[in-house]
Amino acid sequence: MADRQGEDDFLAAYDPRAFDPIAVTVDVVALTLRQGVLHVLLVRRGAQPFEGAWALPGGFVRAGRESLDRAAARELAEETGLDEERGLGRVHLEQLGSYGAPDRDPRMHVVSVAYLAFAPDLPEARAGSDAAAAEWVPVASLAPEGNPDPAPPRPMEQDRPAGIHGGGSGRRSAEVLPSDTGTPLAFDHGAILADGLERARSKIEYSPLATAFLGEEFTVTELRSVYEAVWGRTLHAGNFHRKILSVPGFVESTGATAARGGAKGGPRARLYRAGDARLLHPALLRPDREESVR
Amino acid sequence: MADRQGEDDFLAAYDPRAFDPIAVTVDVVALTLRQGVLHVLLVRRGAQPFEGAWALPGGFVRAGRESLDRAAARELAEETGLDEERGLGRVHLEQLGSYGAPDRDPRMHVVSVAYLAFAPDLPEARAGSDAAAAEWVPVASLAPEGNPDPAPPRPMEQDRPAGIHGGGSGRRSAEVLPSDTGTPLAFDHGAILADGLERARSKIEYSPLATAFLGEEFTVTELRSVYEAVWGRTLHAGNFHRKILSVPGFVESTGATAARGGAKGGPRARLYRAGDARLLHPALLRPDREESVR
DNA sequence: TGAATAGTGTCTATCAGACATTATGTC
DNA sequence: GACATAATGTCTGATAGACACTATTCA
Repeated sequence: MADRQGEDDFLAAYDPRAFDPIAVTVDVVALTLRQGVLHVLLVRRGAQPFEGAWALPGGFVRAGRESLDRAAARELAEETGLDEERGLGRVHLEQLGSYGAPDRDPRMHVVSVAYLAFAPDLPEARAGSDAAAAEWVPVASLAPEGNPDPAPPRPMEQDRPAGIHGGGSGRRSAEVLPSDTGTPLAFDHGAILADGLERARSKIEYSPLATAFLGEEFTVTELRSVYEAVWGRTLHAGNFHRKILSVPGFVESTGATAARGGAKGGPRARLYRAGDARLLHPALLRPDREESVR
Repeated sequence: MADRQGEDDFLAAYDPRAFDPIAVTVDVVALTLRQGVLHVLLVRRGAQPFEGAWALPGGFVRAGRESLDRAAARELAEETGLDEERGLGRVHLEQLGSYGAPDRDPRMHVVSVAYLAFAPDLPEARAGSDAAAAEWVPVASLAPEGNPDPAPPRPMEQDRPAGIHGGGSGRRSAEVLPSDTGTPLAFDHGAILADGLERARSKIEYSPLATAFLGEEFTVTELRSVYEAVWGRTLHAGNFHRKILSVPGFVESTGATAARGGAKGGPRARLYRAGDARLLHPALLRPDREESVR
């Protein structure tokens, strides 16, 4: 910031319109679980360029008026229908990284600060002011990554009576998924999404943020389904159970049990809430990381 | 990026000077080891604001002409005296995060994309075009963090004949350290530095990048001194030795041994170079992480 | 010769993963 | 009653940390 710039830049700093501008936007990779399947929030662009293409929700940072974090929260709120006080408070939002190739936007040099959000199952998205549509899209329909052992979709809170979980309408995302066409995302949003997914996979290893995908109270099986959906791997139920309960501060028991057992029988699971740990120690490492080491 | 913005913003995108601008800069947290002590590259500001204060090296991104990564490499090269081809090639440079509070620069809204660099011992810094000075400063003189078990400075390559290591003049950083005054850094650079240090401490747990602080060939003891300097902890020499050699792809033997033993005796250490691993598995976790978990 | 250092060996507690088992529900 | 599920127990191999020990080199 203006330390070390040449004389021209120095003057420019006091006459901000005198130099070629760079626009600053925020884009949000918002992830959630719906019926045990990882979804990402996308909007359909209503204007050129990339009109009609799917893109990450985002927009310009309001110069001089908001921080990057607040801009990201604002953009996310506009597409999810949550106000920034209620509802959005339970969404985890963290900075992912910045993307600033000069030609990433055909109009001008745009630096985008990308954010990553973990959300519990939210009501259906609604398009913001000028987007043609907003939709939660299954990540698997977009990212053709080789998931070695894709976890089958798991039933989630529909196994439990309504009311234990937070919000979450039962409405499914569009029957015909918007991106089954395989259309790539606008701009470099495909790369941003890929980075966000990798960050998410890594983040839940070392932090308790997998609970951010769930309601206030959840069962161990529901927590496991988060890991399975994000990692795309099935996990051993028994070992997972023992392991997460042994991590100090990850989850704490509420003392209550689910109102009923599984859909096809079984005992009623105990309910937990997120603990006070900010880091998991020991961590829950993804199985078979050796493959991606080199 | 321009998906979802209102009509005003949309038009503004085609007339870039029509809206309040946000300047984009890059700032670099460049770390190196000198005589076994972690140093950060700082410049003394030659102009207002914060004239005379120490700051991270950085400057404006050239709109439409360079990516963020290239801007960071350029700024780093200007202060280190390395050209971007030779020398800088052995420096690890990664994005750290972006800082965009509206009031972080008193002149205007400036979004800074911070980078983190790991460098082998480099020649003395030289001030760039308009900075009053550039200096490698011991991190400990700036960051009053409670290091529970500060590792004593270790002799490094001066124990070995010149020529085995890469560059690195023997000149010491200023006898009177520039920031012994305890002056805080300009802007929010103190916070950026703190984030960079934490990233560095975490990074060497899971990646082999500790080797980026060393020359092409190094001994296990030198590698250990990197961990001790970055973590601020002494490590058990024997366990460290066995552990890093057991991590596949971390280091590979050159077959050679150091020309002479330690300064005060001892056998000649075997020499290693960086291996082909991109991730350490298993990781080298910092001891006693439990304290910082909550 | 003394001391410091490189490198290896040993022991123990802990942990991950595979698998088994019991209890408890639903259909 | 059949079956699925929650939760716990058992076993084994791998690993981290503490510590001991030997060999090698310099002052």
